[in-house]
Amino acid sequence: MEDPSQIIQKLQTCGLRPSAPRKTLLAYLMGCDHHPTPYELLEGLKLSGHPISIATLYQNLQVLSEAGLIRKFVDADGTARYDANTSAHHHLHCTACGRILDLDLSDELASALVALGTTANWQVQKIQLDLEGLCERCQIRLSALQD
Amino acid sequence: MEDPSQIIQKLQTCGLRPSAPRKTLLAYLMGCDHHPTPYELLEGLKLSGHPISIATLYQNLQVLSEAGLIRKFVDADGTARYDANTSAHHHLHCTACGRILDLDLSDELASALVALGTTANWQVQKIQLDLEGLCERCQIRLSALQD
DNA sequence: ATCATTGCAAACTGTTTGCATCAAG
DNA sequence: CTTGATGCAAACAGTTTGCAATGAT
Repeated sequence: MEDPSQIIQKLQTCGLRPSAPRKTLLAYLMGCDHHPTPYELLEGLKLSGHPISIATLYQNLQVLSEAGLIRKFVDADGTARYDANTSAHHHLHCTACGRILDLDLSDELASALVALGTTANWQVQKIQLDLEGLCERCQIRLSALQD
Repeated sequence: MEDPSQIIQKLQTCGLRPSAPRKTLLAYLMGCDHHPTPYELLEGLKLSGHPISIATLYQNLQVLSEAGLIRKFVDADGTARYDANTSAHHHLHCTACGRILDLDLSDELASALVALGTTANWQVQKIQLDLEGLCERCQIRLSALQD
């Protein structure tokens, strides 16, 4: 969990009132190593002892996204997911356990991809990359099952 | 529009009855150069003079996807889209006009991306790449507006 | 004649909105 | 005290399902 005063400051810097639900939600997301769905957030916050209403949850996911404090993306199944890491834009997605890891792209690779668009006369502004497959754990787990 | 008898054959090869709605839907999708949403399909088929019910539409989008005759994907906004091109898996997405074009990836680039996962001990099965930006038309249109 | 497919209507999931209450500045 | 945020409940969009009627083999 993050330092409470830092959370408050982050919110105020963006011109947002540090209400209880907002602080809880932002702190929770910053302490997450995965990329929870709205439903997972609702349940997680409930379990953490700081439940918030579903309307407030959705309102704040939108507000915090617009403020740039969190990021929304849609996975290959069409499920909305959120994280507090606003830098990494790519993902490793395990098709077996559903885990989604952040992934960084080298500059060379990124420009090679941008070039793909340029040759089609497109001006590429954002690369969205999703590598789907099996994480280490699931590879081991599944190969063990085959024996 | 495709040859009607070819459409029928494609369906029968997959063990699907060539009912009127199925033939219309598959032919329509094969004649599409974009990637329509279910709603766009519903409207498009209505306009083409061969309306089908929404339940039948969704049922068949699923059946045809499972048969491998069409492909479903979810765009960055979370909207479901379908196309009859089952080979290309990558897209150029214009953020201004919403147009989505298919994109092919060179083998070198593809293996460079797979390697990214490998270094993280993942076994990559599918690369999903989405380049967002401005298409040629919209670049011209928008720069003209600025004058 | 049999069995898959259609299409209506109703159900369901995920998300948004109206609005009275409440809390932060 | 003023203004923005909460949270219930109701509305909404996209999708799925139950089921009687229909159409293909």
